[in-house]
Amino acid sequence: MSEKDLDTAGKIKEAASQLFIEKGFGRTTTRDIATEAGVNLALVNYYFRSKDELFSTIMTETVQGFIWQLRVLLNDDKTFEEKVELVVSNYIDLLKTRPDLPIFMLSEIRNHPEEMAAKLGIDKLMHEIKFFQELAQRCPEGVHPIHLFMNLLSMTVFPFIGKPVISAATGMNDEAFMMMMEQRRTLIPQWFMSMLKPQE
Amino acid sequence: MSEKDLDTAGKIKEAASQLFIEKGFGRTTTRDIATEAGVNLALVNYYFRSKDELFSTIMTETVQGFIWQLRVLLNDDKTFEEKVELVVSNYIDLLKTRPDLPIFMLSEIRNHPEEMAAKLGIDKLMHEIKFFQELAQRCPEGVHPIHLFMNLLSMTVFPFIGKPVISAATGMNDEAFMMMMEQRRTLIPQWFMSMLKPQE
DNA sequence: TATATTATTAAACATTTGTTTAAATCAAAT
DNA sequence: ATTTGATTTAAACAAATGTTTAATAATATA
Repeated sequence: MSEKDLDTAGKIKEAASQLFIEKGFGRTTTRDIATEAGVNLALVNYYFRSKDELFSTIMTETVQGFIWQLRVLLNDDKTFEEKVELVVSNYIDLLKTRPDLPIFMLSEIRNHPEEMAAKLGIDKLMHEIKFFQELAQRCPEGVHPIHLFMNLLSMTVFPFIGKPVISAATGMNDEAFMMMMEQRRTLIPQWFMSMLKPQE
Repeated sequence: MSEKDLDTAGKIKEAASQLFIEKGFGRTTTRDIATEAGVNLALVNYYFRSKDELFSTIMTETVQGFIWQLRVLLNDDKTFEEKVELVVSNYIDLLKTRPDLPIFMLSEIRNHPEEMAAKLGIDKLMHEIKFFQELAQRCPEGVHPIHLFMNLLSMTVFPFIGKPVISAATGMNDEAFMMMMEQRRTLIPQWFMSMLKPQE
């Protein structure tokens, strides 16, 4: 597919990324990776010192990609409401194509806590981005803006995480699930904006 | 601790459950389990045929416990609003003591899809429980009740799942996070009820 | 008590898996 | 063309891990 124009290290990274996301770190073997990349086994350790370091590299790049994307998304010249819609729509688009991403990231962050946090530089994210300041101003009295941002992410991301359970509990098939997520594309921003209005 | 009054199979199950939840299936070894249970290695395979079967047993019991709990919680003689508060409060209590539970369940459900769904009997859950019927009646026109139930679960469970990221992004410590979740105990029901009012 | 069943143990087995080694191949520079 | 260095390969190593075995101890049964 898109393997052709990548060098060996790139092939390995792409194959490893796909496998890590699909099966998790523990269930992905170096031989899987080499085979999927169409490359000799020893090259995995030749280009990346170890399986752990390969994982760390991929994880860092993935998360940094996320943050970078969020940064540009929230700092352009749209209105507040448009930014809300953008965040929701953007993550729904992403997760429709890569539904395993959140579980992978969250569970592997738990398994490799040392790799994260510090290396990410997300600790200052809240302060740099204008969106959060706008959000803080619009928050009802006594409600910390982080609550609202949590809600926005929750309502968007969680359905993808819980999809297996939700599908089983409701009898939805994949198509029905996707239609539901399309509805949420407009519903979530409405719910979110209504949370900003003072509770009566 | 509570090991004393358990038979060997019980010790193994308790140790395995703790380790599976804490480290996931892949990173938990049968030797870990035997050691933690204070029991000979071979007994793991003696009482449960294999590591997979041990996992399957624990997983099934855990999920069935969840469903059973949800069932009794939602079918008593409380008002609708009280039930909403009960669900939120109940899961917050649970997740405060076992924050790894959702990631474990959701990621392992993904890794052992065959074990789940059919065995769980959650497919009929939506239809049996009165709460969902009440919810359906209160839903605004054109909004499927599953959306609202998703939101309720999302806003309650997701913060625990995303805690590492959220903490890193905001600089919260554990205490601050717990205080935030205490606030959500009352906030989430308010947000939820406001979603049921027709959008203007 | 004698016997049969169950439970436990130490040891070994077989496979998997991350990693390394040493030789072979290729590419570029002198 | 030769040399130098990077890249690739097949093979092997060493450790970890799920599982089994065969012997021993404990418990119930007759």
